[in-house]
Amino acid sequence: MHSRHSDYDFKAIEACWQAYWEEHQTFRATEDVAKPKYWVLDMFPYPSAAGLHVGHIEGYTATDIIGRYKKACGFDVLHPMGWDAFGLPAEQNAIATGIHPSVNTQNNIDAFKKQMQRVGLGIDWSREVNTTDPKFYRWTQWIFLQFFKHGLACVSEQPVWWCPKLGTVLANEEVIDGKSERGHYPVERRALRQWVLKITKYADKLLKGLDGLQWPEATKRQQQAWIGRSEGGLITFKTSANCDLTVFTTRPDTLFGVTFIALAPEHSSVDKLATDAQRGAVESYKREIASKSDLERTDLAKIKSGVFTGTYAVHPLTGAKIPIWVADYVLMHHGTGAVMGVPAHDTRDFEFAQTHSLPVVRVIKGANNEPLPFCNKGTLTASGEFSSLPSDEASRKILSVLKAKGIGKTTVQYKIHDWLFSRQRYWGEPFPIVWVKKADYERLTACENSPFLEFLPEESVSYEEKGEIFCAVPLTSEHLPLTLPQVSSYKPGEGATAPLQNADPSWLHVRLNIRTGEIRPKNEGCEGCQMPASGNAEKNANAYISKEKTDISCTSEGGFDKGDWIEGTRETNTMPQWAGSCWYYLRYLSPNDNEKPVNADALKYWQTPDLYVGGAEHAVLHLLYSRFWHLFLHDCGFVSTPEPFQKLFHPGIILGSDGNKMSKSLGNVVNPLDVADEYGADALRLYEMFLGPLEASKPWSTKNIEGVSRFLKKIWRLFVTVEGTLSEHIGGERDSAALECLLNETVQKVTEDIENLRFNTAISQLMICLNGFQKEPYLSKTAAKTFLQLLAPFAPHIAEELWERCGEQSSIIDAGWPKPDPSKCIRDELKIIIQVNGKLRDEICVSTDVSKEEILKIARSAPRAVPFLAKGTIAKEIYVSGKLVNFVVKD
RNA sequence: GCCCGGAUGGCGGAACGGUAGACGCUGAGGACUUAAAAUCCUCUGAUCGUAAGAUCGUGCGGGUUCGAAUCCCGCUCCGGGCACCA
Repeated sequence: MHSRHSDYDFKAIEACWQAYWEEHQTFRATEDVAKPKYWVLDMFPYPSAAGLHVGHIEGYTATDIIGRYKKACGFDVLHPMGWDAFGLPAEQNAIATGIHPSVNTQNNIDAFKKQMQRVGLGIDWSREVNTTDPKFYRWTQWIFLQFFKHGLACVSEQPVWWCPKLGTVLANEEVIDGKSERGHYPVERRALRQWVLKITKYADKLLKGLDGLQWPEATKRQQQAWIGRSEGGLITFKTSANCDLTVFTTRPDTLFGVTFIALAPEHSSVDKLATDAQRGAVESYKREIASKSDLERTDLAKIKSGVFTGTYAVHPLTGAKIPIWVADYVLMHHGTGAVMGVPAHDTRDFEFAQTHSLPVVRVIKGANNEPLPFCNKGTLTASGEFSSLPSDEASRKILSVLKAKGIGKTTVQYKIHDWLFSRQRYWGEPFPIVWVKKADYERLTACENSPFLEFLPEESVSYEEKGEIFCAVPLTSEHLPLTLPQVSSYKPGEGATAPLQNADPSWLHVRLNIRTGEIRPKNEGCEGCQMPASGNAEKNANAYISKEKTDISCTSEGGFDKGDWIEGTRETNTMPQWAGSCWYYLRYLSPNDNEKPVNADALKYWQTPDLYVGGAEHAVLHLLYSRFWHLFLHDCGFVSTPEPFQKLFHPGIILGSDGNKMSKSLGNVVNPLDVADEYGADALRLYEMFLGPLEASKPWSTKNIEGVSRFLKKIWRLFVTVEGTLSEHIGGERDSAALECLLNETVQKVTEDIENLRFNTAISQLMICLNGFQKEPYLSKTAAKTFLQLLAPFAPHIAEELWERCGEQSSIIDAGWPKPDPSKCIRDELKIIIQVNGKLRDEICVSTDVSKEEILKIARSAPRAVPFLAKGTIAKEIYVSGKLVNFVVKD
């Protein structure tokens, strides 16, 4: 039984055209040099077990519309997709089930891909990338080794964020309000040896590069704030304890207002400065602070605690005695960990001085004698020879005086820290690093043609443990990819030990042949070149057993020469999830290239994405990290542009119908595939685009899908009769002038709106156009087909189907994009609005050739305006050409 | 605390300083139908009015302008970011 409703059989139509696109490779990017290129990029998803959500669809539909539109316009379009597939959920699943995370990851990827295809996204699947694929992460490791070689990847032992619940360290960017970004678990400070990437070396470039980018201003500001450049001075204070103190300040002009110095409790000079009388108090204060969590310490509401060291500093210009305190509001990781306390002109110093009864000396005057603390710039007072100078000039002069004395200099500080780059996790890229003893390292560096020199940095990366120094030896290109070994347990160990510690000892402990580059398990001689198969390895995870070329030199002439071998231990940390996403977009250009991370010819053609669409939540994580990597690759000469993403757009969040963020616990989650099953993929796409402006956060409303669903059914009925034949309604000889005008307005409006990513108003214009079609007794097939072309990027399946039913042979996307003909929209009559004192009173229709004087004359006698004109005399007449007349009437 | 962004009918939202509420949803009434669904037509910001129409109306208070949802100043509320960064 077929009801009339089923005439528009979206299920069959959508499946049919998805198969057609697949078969004809419609969305394959061809690198056709005869065409201009357009690369539209989505932030690739983490393939979670939950599948696609409506937010994914929103962004991907937007890029799909752009991609299809640009393709119709004649561009060679690249719209690729991939998987950011390393990460915690797959690992936790592995811990729970014992099944290798790759299995779970692949299942999720398969599901995601199927869902994307179900929505009809025009993606070039031949370029799919997956960060967990050794063929991909081989190059992530290779880029890491470039950082290493250039001295930008090193280890340091310093306080880092440790999350006990996750069993790993986290980057600053991953810690929000003292909790982990993923999972919201508490974090604490721990001194650990970790890998860092020296992003601070790029702070200035990252800041300046923002200027030319077409990014949302808010996102640029967020990055600016995160980089946090501040110019200031370093000022050294002599003390009575034979131990100088250097402070950082952005306000050297307030130097005469210094009434105390405050040191962070971790400051290295605290012990030296504590007098015998105060030592006990200082020690117990330090202990008290050490026991506090970072959250407690950074609580702004708390009273500013501190303790006097007993020692005084000498003011560099006045010679005054200044007490030195220890205070936990001073942060060790900013500036020098020491501040000059100027309570009159700094809120925090003021609070501290009030709490501890320290003097407050005003040295800056504002314009209006503002109360203290006064933190703005102003005019100096009580500052010796500098009095009555403005702040900026005084700062410069004071610093130059101090500089002459050798106790001051200008400097730039950044808030951004080096990027903590190692994690104690299994499901991440292994570091292509082996740790060897210092003496062995020196033998290696002395070996002139050692393959291990390929990525060797000028300065060794090393750490000390129990009196022994270990140095990092980089693997060579030949050793990549260093694949993840099998482990007996995916769980991290106690005290920041990584899951890779659980790998087979034959993987962990190795011997390197410094002459040939060969790597073998430590406990094997030449005979046993083959890596032993791990006894408990899963069959389907064999791909993850190391495939290093252990057999290169076994047969070589040199054979096994004891002098060429050094022993080492592999690095067992893995890279953070952000690593792969730092450069994945480049891999789309040549996903199968075995020589380079990205092929030079492909790069030359595609350059960088023309549009990047993804969530604003990545403003300081992914978007900063990938800019850093790209800048670095640019400096190395691998890419020709310094910035990866010229134009960026953030889609807004789709909220639940209750106005809250969609979440399982609130039960307001909408599964987009359910919607596609009930209303069709075209309706789902149209609905998400019609919700509101793409950048706005907006609530979901299932009820409103009826609207776009009706729109599609109306279109169907316009073209197709109940019997399934082409409707006579679209068989008109020629179109009315009104319809031609409407159609051209629609071409114009839809084109503009797509270019500006204003899809909601584009769709409403299509609706207006369709409503106009319905009112015509007949319209031409040409007009109807133009409408289909405009509809195609939004609702591609129905557009293709009706296009074919109109007698066309090839895909609608190959039919080009309609051009508006403004001559069709010229009207012979104008509607002029008549206002009196700015209020609408009447309107008149005049022929386009009527003069301004004529129009004003007609307007003065417009029947509904006359009573209001009669209330006084016309003081002024304003005429906006072709639009309105406004009479200013006074009593 | 600081820095952004936002606030328009019953709802989602339109509106180069120039007819506020396009388009869609909802609701009411009508047509078709034995009936329902679907579809089509009319109305749907508030108040007064039988109507014509009038008055009010874009978070609040001022201002600029012939004319303000739009620009400026001062608030309120909501959302986001940063947060002892010296």
